[in-house]
Amino acid sequence: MKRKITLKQIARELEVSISTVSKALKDSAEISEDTKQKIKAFAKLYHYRPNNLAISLKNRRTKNIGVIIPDIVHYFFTTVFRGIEHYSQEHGYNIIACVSDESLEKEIINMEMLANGSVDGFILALSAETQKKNEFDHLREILDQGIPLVLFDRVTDEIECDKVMINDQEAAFLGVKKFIDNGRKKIALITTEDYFSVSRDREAGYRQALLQFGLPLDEDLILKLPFMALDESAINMFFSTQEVDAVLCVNEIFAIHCMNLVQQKGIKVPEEISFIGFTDGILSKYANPGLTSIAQHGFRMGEIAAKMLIGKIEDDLGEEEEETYHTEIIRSNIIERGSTIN
Amino acid sequence: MKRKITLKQIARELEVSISTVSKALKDSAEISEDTKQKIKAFAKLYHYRPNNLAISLKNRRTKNIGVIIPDIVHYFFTTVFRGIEHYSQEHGYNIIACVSDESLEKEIINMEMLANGSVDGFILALSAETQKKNEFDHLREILDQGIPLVLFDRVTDEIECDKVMINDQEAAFLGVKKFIDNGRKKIALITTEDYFSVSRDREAGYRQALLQFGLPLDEDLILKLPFMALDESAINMFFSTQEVDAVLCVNEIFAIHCMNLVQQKGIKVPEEISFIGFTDGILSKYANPGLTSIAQHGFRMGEIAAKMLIGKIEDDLGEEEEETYHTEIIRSNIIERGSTIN
DNA sequence: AAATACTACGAAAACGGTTTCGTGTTGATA
DNA sequence: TATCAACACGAAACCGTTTTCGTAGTATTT
Repeated sequence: MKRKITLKQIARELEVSISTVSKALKDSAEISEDTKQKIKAFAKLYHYRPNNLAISLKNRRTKNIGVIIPDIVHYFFTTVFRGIEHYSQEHGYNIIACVSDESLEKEIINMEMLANGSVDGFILALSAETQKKNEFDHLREILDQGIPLVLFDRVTDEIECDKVMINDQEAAFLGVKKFIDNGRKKIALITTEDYFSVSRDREAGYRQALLQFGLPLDEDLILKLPFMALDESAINMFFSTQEVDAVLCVNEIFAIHCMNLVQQKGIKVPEEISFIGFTDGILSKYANPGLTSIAQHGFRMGEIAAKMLIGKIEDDLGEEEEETYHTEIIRSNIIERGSTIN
Repeated sequence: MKRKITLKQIARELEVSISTVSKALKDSAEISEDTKQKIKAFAKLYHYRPNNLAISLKNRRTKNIGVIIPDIVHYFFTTVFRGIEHYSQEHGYNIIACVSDESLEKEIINMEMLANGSVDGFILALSAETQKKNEFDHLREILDQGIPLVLFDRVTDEIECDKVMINDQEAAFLGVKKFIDNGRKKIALITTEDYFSVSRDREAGYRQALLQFGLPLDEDLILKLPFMALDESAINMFFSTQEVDAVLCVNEIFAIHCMNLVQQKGIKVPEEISFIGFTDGILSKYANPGLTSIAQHGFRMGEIAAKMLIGKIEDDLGEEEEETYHTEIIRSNIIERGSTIN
């Protein structure tokens, strides 16, 4: 078991100084060709690699970025993660991945752990609890320390920083419009409790569409389900008391689950009830019938988030301009499948 | 924008030495109560946190572990990741997550990047290409440097290290047995090309079961699909030329896909053809009918991998015993759903 | 021959901590 | 009163780099 070799050891072995070795390996003009050759050969022979920690300490830059997501067993977040990873990788950054588990406390702990030199910046989607409690001091502190932060998908207006999201309201609007174009009249919305930024926006789009196209707004057609545990009986109750011919769901799981329950009742999809979901994950694709779904382009979202963050990180190295923040909106689009009529 | 405060700054401000500050904050008995109080109060006021990099450099331990998985948009790996993250978090370790994208080269690059001081150990599932090419020098080098490594799921006999996997062969055996118990006679296996360790083991279990229960072994009933891109026409061809009444698939996607295609032909599942898949992911659960599936207990696998790795890491700090390696087998079990007859 | 300019290298500080080993000042002991 | 511990603190080395600056030795210029 051979420990990694260091500059010091090379220096001792070759009877030169550490600085000489360091410079030689960087091909500095200060060092004679002879010496450089000797040192390089020796370094190669012993597989010398500079120690990342030492370099990070010296540069005050880690080339790591912290990604904190609420849940990783979740198609959308995973896809975004993939996009972040892809862009970062190409630009020489590593990802330290943390899962907040929808908990504010874990979100805080994770950020604090990483903020002490472990990462150069954060990419984050707010946990459910964070959004519910409207607690953002931990984010403010990070920003105060000059650590860049990019929020994606689950964002908040209370924090000024870079953000990436989709046009949720418009997307929901277009979903409802599609139902209306297909002649649907009783359009339900199945969503989470109010505290999610995305759910609020999607609900706004739903309402806007009904209003704009002159359909009555029936509050009973809006079902708000608890986010964490799917409540089957609530869903069943909803579908036996309400008469609906189309359902917009704010996420894939809700949609698939409802579609299954409805089909079990013998109701035909899409003939009697149409469904549209958000996320366009793997479930939508393989469902029976396929679920028409609003693609959130997670991969692109991740890439853009990473790009924005790395941009900020590397800008911070240059002149200290006053901060400007951007909000990038990714246009979603509807992927049509069997759960709606073409 | 206030930069993080350091020991040096506290020392200067309070007109004591750096060592005194360091000791005071660790509540060392060497420092008088008075001074300690003063320093602690000051540190608290300014939110002092030690710099992780400096500590890591000093201790030669990062409290980071590198996790390299072939693909993160994949229920099983994600679940394992979750388990790793959970255990690690509780033990004060962070995860640096890399995706090898089924590529040997990316696997190597990732490992080399992280091996230079960024992590204390690795948890890894081999990429497809790595298994195909049987190239493991990068793993040997890691181990040579004394960096602990745990392999999970996609493993190899060529490398001696800790491993975690499920009883793939037995699981496949039991799957086939279930078909046979249900009176099925023409049992197909849909698998990947040979180079995956898990696929080989599962195929072995399939063959063993047929043999043991006296069913003829028909090589034409084994369909090997390319791993990366699902080949629909090959599947269609298979089902129109072969007469089968049960199908064991080595993963969830294959199973769901085949089940859908078969159903499109108007064949009834499970009456005419039964299906069993591996992985028991989200697709199995929401498929129509639900897919009977072999649960791989990814979360537990992740926890165990992390436990083994962290154990090794922290043992290495103690006496240098000769290395012993373990292979942990997690017992899988069948989750029954509508795709098989009860 | 003296002044100057390169060349090729080393010493040392710095990044931000931890830790070992002094050491000056007390107060108690012989 | 000389000796010794205990106390409270600081200096310095160390982790592994990078980088600035200084300086011998040689080569060039005037």
